[in-house]
Amino acid sequence: MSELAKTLRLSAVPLYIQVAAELRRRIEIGRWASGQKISTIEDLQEEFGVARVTVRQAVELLEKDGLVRRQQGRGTFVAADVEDTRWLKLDTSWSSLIETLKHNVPKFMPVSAPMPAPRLGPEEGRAAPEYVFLRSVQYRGDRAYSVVNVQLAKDIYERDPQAFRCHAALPIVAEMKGVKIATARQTLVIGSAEPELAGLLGVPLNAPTAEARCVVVDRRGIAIYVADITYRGDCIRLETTLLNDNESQRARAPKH
Amino acid sequence: MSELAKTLRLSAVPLYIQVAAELRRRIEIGRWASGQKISTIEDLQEEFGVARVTVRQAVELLEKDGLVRRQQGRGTFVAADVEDTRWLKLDTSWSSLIETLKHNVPKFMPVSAPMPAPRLGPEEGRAAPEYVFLRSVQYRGDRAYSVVNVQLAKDIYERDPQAFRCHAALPIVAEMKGVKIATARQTLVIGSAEPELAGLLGVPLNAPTAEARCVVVDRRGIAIYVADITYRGDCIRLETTLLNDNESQRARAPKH
DNA sequence: CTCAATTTGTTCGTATGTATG
DNA sequence: ACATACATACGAACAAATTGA
Repeated sequence: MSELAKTLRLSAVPLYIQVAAELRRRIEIGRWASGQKISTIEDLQEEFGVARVTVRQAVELLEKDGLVRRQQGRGTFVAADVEDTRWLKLDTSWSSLIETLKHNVPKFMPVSAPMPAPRLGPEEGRAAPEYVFLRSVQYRGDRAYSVVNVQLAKDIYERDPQAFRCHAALPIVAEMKGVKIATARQTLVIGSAEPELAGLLGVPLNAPTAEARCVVVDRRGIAIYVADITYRGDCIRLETTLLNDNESQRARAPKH
Repeated sequence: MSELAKTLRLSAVPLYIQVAAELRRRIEIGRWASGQKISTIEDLQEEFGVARVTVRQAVELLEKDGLVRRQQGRGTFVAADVEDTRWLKLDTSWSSLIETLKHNVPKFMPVSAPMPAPRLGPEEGRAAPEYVFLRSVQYRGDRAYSVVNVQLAKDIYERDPQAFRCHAALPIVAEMKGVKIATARQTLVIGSAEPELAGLLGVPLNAPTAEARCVVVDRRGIAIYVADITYRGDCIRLETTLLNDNESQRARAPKH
């Protein structure tokens, strides 16, 4: 068995589906452009180290999805352009995050069970005496792309319950008079969709997700806003400017 | 068929493996603590809407991995604490990134086929006349966690070929006299492991990955360093400070 | 000590899907 | 298209260990 075939066997996913996913990926990244002929079944059979029929099954899947067109005696051709689905830019700066959220229209969901206070890490401040739990789903068109669970310090919530019930919480907090924000931190890991979220987002159980946690601490050292946001993994893009012109001199040689 | 069972059918992954992954997740996040009894097979069968035997298969998998201990007549118990595998912090600031890379020991790989010049986006600068292609794998212990493909402008490489062949490239570039860096940008998306990378990282084909692209442009507007880095999705954690004390006043009310 | 309830272990049979040659 | 082998998933029945009344 070839080295690649061994790798394929690591996964419980059926071979022909793995092969299909890889072919789809190649089309998506533009390795095979629109209208272009892809490798022959025999070449692919060789490359992946699987049976000819298995490759055929994979290509059949792609044809069903309208990604390729097969023609006996000629070959298989890429049918359509694949749009870039990575349209959601995650913000890494406070001001652009606030701006993005302002234009956001969340669909709030009723929360049945009372939620426990958020668990806070060592550098995430002290817990407020009481929190209000808000849950909402973000849509683009009629497709859900993220689920937001917010724990908001009750005294903050009480200042404008109306607003918090129909808009994103962070911009409201940011512009509140008398609320002094000390730090805001965001953590991101790659996770997998648990049953409830998978249902809400319309993805398979354990599909890859981006799990963001955003904690806002005020001057008293109290975590007034703790959000756990789960994004579909297939729609997000995160951009960071590591360095730009005016600070290059200072930052180019960090001391150790 | 229950709502959840429908979600399970969305995936090509066998049912019992999906269930096992969900149970594993619950143990990892501490919903079932070490030593504690987990739900009975019958409860889980009910919850997931699958057959009893299927749940058993899932639990068997966890037992093989040493995560649980089953006892006839009593129940199934969480055996061990699960360590936090998210140990690799991705840097979002230039100086800390350079620092991290300095202590990095890459294992360089021979590159057989000549690589084409990197494709550059509209804001990623102009291409240099010629590039040198470097490829390396990063390890922690004997486990690979990322694969780095670097395209380095040839004139930069020629200044110190020796160094570039055994150390991470970015710190060398950063400290080079006469190289004036204008901007450095990093983009991150969630992807899936293609065959070759899956082999190098020891993960199944199409396992979730974090794909980072780092582009360094000099004062002439030329992309002197273009890196495509693929991390295992299961070991990274990205932390961003959105806001801290001293800039809070200025940034709290962004204009729109 | 016995009994019933609970919970996991084991084994059928059947149907369908996957992969090969 | 066909024959073969193996994996997946279900439902059902029965066995074995544990617990507490």
